[in-house]
Amino acid sequence: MYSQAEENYLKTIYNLENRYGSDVSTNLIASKTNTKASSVTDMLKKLSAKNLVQYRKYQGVHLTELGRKGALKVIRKHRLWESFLVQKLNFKWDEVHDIAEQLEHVKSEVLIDKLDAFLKFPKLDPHGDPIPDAHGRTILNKTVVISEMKIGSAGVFVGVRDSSSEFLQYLNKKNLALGDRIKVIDIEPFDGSYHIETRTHRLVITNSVADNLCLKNVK
Amino acid sequence: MYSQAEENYLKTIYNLENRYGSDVSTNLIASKTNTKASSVTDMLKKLSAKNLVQYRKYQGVHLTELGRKGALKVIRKHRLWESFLVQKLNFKWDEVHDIAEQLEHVKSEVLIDKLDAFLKFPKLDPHGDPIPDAHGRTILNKTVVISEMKIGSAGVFVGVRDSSSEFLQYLNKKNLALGDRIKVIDIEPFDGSYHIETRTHRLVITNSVADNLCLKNVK
DNA sequence: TAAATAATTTAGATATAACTAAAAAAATAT
DNA sequence: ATATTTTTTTAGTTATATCTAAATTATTTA
Repeated sequence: MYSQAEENYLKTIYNLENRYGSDVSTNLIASKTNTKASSVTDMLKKLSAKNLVQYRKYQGVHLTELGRKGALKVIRKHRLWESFLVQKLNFKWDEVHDIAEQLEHVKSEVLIDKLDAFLKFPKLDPHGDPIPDAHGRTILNKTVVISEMKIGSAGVFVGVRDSSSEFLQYLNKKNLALGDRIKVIDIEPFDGSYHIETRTHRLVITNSVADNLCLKNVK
Repeated sequence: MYSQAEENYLKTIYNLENRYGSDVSTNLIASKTNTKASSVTDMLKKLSAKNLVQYRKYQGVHLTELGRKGALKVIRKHRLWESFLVQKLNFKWDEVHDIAEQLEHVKSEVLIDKLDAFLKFPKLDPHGDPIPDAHGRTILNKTVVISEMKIGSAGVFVGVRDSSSEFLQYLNKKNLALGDRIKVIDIEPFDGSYHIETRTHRLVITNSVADNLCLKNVK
């Protein structure tokens, strides 16, 4: 089995590969994990020795098949625990991330499969992210982030890229919730901010917020 | 907050104080935690510096009020998670100990209080141990272990002192379950073994087994 | 293309929580 | 009361995962 630190790196590298393409840089990992680049280098060597990543000095890393499987197991656990916390314990979607970060490291295959069954095999977590099944498979969940949309296009808000409580509380404050229909009204060329509209209100969001809102059925 | 290692020591010292009286010895802690006496000494110094235990060289330790509170929190978490695993996820009573040992270290007061509510504030865990409430209070649970009973006396089997899967699987094999009425038929003076009887069968148990079965309403 | 800048790695240090082996203190036996 | 045994502590070591500072490699700019 892998240590907590190793599991966290696997998960982080998996997510960064998906977002920025493979061959993830040392600095990118360091910034996402709030550590220093030198610490990341140390860990990459260790993961490489265990055949979890392909690592070449100064060239970044990507997960091996073994590493991908390990990452998917951690992500499965994280998302199932988040689902449990919201569905069964009545937590809000902005309260579960940090607790799930701890629960995801509990070691027991049976536990997570029983939890999955208890929750009736959910396909998506409270933030709209697909939950890998026991074989690591997820449903297709093709979404477009607002920052990739054109003026006049619209879609249904179905997921976030950042599920930190800070970001989710910002969305709560702005009255944006999963399921809302969102339309791009205008894009400000000067600062890249987006004017968007829901059924109930209009607002302006920065590019970095637009980067983190995932929409479905965009037309 | 306390580290996992610190929490484990608090829990162990609490349990040993209850079983063998206060001022727990270094060696006793070492044997219960599968560590070496020298490691225990190191940790006792650390706990002492944090005011969690009263420690005098060569004289053993006991918990301070702060330490007792910490221990009760860990025990509360352990027992609530065990209850969750059995009641909600359909684990058997002999399968939950090791998983709960991990879950008990998840840090979140809200989580454990919500879990408590979800389980409808259980008073006893699957092994018959009382669950401390949010204030550290437990119900009175006066029991007698078989090794303290006289020939001819009987009672209801309501708890175990050892909740390791090994011991519980032994009980399963011998068809002994919580709720059974058990009567002491004879005590063998030679080896201290007990001849006991339930409604359905008779059997012989060693003194060390008799030491771990807790009975209620013993007459 | 050489210089400047940025990214990455190496070297050496720190904290935690374990360990072994040896020394010291306490308990037991003669 | 002294010797022996047992228990406990000290001293020094190890592994994990982090850090800072310095060195090295890669990238960008002039």
